[in-house]
Amino acid sequence: QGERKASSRSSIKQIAVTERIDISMNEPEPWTVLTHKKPQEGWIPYNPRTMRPPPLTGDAKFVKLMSWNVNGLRGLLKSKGFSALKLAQREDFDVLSLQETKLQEKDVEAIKQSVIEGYENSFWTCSVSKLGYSGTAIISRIKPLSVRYGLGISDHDSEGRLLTAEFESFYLLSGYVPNSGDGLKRLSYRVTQWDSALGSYMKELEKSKPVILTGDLNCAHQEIDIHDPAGNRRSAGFTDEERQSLEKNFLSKGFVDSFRKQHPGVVGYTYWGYRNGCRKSNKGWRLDYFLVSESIADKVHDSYILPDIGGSDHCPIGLVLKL
Amino acid sequence: QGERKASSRSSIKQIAVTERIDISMNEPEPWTVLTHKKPQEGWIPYNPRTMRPPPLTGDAKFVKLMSWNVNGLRGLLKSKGFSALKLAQREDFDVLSLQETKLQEKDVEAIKQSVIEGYENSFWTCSVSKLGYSGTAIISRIKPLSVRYGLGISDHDSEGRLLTAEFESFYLLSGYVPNSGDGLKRLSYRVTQWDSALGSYMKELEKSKPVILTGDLNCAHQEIDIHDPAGNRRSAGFTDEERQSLEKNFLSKGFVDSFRKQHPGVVGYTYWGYRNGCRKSNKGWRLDYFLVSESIADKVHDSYILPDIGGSDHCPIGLVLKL
DNA sequence: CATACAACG
DNA sequence: CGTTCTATG
Repeated sequence: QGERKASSRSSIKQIAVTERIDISMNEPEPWTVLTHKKPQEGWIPYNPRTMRPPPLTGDAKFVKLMSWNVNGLRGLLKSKGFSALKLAQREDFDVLSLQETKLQEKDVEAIKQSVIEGYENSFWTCSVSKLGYSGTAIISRIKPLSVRYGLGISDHDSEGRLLTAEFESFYLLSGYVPNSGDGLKRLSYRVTQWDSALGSYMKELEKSKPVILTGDLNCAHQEIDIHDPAGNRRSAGFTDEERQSLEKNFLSKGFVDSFRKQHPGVVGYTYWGYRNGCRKSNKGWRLDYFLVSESIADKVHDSYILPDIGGSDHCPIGLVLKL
Repeated sequence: QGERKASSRSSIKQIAVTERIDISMNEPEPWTVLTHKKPQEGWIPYNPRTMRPPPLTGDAKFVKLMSWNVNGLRGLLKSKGFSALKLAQREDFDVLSLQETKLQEKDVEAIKQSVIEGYENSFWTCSVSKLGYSGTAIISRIKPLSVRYGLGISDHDSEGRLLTAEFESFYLLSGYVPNSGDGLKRLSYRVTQWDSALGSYMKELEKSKPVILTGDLNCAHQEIDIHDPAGNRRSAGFTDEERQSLEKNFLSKGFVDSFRKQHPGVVGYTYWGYRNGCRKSNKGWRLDYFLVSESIADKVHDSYILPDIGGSDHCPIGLVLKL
C-alpha cells in the first residue's frame, strides 16, 4: 500500500485509463520563452516536454504526487469542466493535493462525489472564519494511515490552510501559506506565526518519518523564481522577509526544494497573475513547491511543472518519488 | 420643440435610422398565451402585434415616450449589446426613461457617451447611499425646459429614485418606487413615506402643467395584473397596502393608468422573475406604468408593452401621446 | 482579471 | 436567477 511498480500496479486501485485526453490550453507554449527581467548567465526556461526524465520502468516502485492551487474548485468544475478523472487520464497520479478550493463545509459532500472517480480517499479543510476562502484537499488512490486537519497544535486553523495525510513511507502536507496581502498587512503574521509554526510542525512529524510539503507557499524564493524581481521587492510573495522565512523555517531545517535541486538555473513558473495576460507572456512566479525531507531528496525521480494546464492562475506541479 | 408631425419631423433632431433591426428575443411569444391563475370571463392576453393602433399619419403631432427597468445598465450594455441606438432603430422614441440603472456617479459620464447617439440630452440619478443600487435616467431627443433630481423636497433622495424633466406641454417623471422587500421590511416606508410624497409632488407639479409618471411602480394594481394573485397576497408588490397606496396616492388623485384605460380586460405583464423561467411561461406581473394627468388622458394614442425585448427581468413599455 | 460572499430583487 | 458590491488574491 502506498507503493506501486512501474510495470504492474496491482496493489493500488486503478481507474480505467481508457484514453489519453488533452486538457491543455491548446496554445503556443509561452513558458518555453525566457522573459525574465534580470536573467543571469546560463538560465534557461523550463520546458516540460524536453526536461522531464524518462518514465521509470521495470520493477521500480514509485508514487506520483500532484498539487494544484485551483483558485476556486466550484468554478473549475462548473465552467471549466475539470474533473480529477480528466487530470488522472492524462497524468495518472496517485495523490492530488489542492489549495484554494474555496469550498464551504456544506459544499464538500457534493463536490467529493463529483471529483473522486477512481480516488476513493479524499479529505478536505475549509475556512470557517471566512466563507469561500482558502481551503485545501488531498485526493488519493492510496488510503492514508492517518489524516490530520490543520496544524492541530495552534490557533492557526480557522482558515483551513493545512492538511496532513500519513502514508506508509512519508507524511504528505497540502499547504496554503497565507498571502501577505495588499500593503503587506499580514506579512508579520505570516512570517512570524504561520511559517514558523508550520516549520516546527514538520520537524516534529519528521521524527517519525519523512515529510513532503506541497502547495502554494506564496513565496518566490530567489530572483530566478520571479519574472520581475526588481519590480517586486515589496510585493507580497517576494519580500525579503518572506524569502528569508522560507529559508529559515523550511530550507535550512532540511527540507529540500525538489524542483530547484533537479533544475538549477531553470526558470519555471507556477503562477501568472490574471491581469495583463501574464500567462500569455510568461510573466510568472514560482510559488508552488514540493519540499521534501533531506532523507528522501535523492529518491525524487522528477519534480515537474505542468504549465499547459489552465483553469486557474496557478498550474499544477508534480513529483515522482521512488519508494 | 417637444413636438413632431407624423410625416415631417423637422423640428426634432433625428438620428439616421438606416435599417430596421431586430432586437427581439427570437422566441415563440409566450406573452400571447393566457396563463393567469384566476382568469375572469373575457380576459385576453396582450399581443403587441395585433393590439396596437395604426401609426398616426398626416399632420398629427405626437411624442413617443418609452420606459424600461433595465436591471443594471452596465450589464445590459456590456454582455447584451444594448444601445439606445438599437432600441431607437426599432422604436424611434423621442424620450427614454430608465430605472434600476445601478450606475454609480463615477460611471455616468462614460455610460452617457455610449448611449446617447442621436439623443443629446441625458440626465441621471444615482443612489449615493447604496452603490450600484437603484438609479434612473431620462434620455431625450428633445431638450427639456428644466430637470429636477429627486423629489427635491424631502429626505427620500439618497437612493436616486426619481427624475423629472419638464417639457413644453408636460412633466415627465422617471420613477423607481422602493421595493417593499423580503419580509415586507420596507412596506411601511414605501407606502406611507414614498408613495405619498411622490403623489403630493405630482399634484404640485400638475398645478403648472400635465404630469406623466413612468417607471417601475413596484405594484401590480389588480388581480388581472399578476399571474398568480392568490399566491402573492403577501408578496412585495401585491399586498393590499401597496395596491391601496397606488389607488390613494395616484389613481384617485387623477392620474390615469394609461394601459388599463386603453386595454380593459387585457392581461399584459411587464416583469417576469428570473427564477423558474417565468418569462418563458409568461408568469409575470405588470409593474411598469405610464400614469398620466386626467387632462391629457384622451391624448394617449397608444400605451403599449414590448414583451419581446429581453436583457432585463422587465420589458420596455411605451406611450404615444398626441400633442 | 477572476472567484468567492452578500445584498437586493 | 441574475446584477450589483466587497474582499481577496
